[in-house]
Amino acid sequence: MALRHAVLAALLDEELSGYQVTKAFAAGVANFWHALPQQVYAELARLEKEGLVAGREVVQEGRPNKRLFRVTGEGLAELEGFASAAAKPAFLREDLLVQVQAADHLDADVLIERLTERYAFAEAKAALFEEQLRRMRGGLGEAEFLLRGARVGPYLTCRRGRDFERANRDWCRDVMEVLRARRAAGGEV
Amino acid sequence: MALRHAVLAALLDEELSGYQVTKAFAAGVANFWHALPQQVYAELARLEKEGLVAGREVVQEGRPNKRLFRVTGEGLAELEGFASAAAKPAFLREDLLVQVQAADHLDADVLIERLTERYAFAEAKAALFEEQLRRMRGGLGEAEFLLRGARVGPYLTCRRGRDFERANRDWCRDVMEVLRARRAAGGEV
DNA sequence: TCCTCATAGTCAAGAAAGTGACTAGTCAGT
DNA sequence: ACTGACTAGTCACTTTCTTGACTATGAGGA
Repeated sequence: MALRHAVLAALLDEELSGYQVTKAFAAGVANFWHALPQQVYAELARLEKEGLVAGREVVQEGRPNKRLFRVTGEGLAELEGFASAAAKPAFLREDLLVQVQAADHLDADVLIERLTERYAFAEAKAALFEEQLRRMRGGLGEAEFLLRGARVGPYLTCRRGRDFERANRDWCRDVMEVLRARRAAGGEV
Repeated sequence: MALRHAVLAALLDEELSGYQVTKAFAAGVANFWHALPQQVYAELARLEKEGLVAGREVVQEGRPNKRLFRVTGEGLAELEGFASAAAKPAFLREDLLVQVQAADHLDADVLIERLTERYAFAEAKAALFEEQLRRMRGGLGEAEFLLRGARVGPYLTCRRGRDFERANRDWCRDVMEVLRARRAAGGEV
């Protein structure tokens, strides 16, 4: 009961095809969730069967036809119900954290490789989010946009995504620094 | 192939019973993963069958006997293999993010309730992590501990947990501020 | 004495998420 | 003429996670 609400939330502001939702959930853009095409299509089918979204066929020339989905009244009610119940807090579940947890028993060079990769990934993702935020703000300053802009929801979640990746990046940097310093100090002994 | 490595990492520094691992993975202490008892016991059974951990029966008086597990050579090799492969980066997967994503279509008061709850939770969890960090440092200053302390791995992951919850707390605070300001500004119009 | 909490663990079943492979058409380049 | 990338979507299968039980024993408090 989680992806379903994420899909509903994604469809709130615009009518999208399954493929577009898929895109939104894939690599770059997913600021608050992630899912593969198969999962998205399956969820959309279920949501349509339950009447929470409505699809309409759009005939296209030069490319396959598509089905655009929008959220129904029941769909919105479902989201309201979801928001009125306590959200269960998430925890960090990163492979890299497990690897660093075992740092004292593993080769530092190998870990530094992993941290370097993650650092670059976080940096790239943060930049991507930043770019998205800029687009959403349009010409407005951030304070102005947050006060009077239409649709601040996606903006606020995107900002969380950016800050999350920045924090990941900084953590990777700090951990690498510690590992290097300890190696140097170990050499002293 | 993820919980198994988390369990292995947890057993690296000390011999623990399934129950103790369970505790470590439950609510408070899990700085890098979370799992229910059933999963932990199932994983331990699998790990033992594959020879990655070794268990020994400890007869106790006044309470049920227990089995203490330690990581074998193969277990450590498995972890090394795990660390040498690229870690897949995690993304945020919080119900609350989905709820805020839909903020423009939902009742602000309801959302503020959720945010208040999450704020308190994050604050409490961050304090818990902070306390754990203090204990791990012992008498040493942080810089000194990071350079010369034994077992910095758990310390570094715990620090990530603390910073994650602090970021969650700050984000909740900011989002609430935005929602309140917009409501006030909406009243103006 | 009863109640609850902590220790120590297990079973069964289901929902949710992830993996791999596959169809089928269009367009831009080489 | 061929290759690769993009649009649009589907089938089958597996792993992982979660829910909800249930068994024991002992200690401490009302």
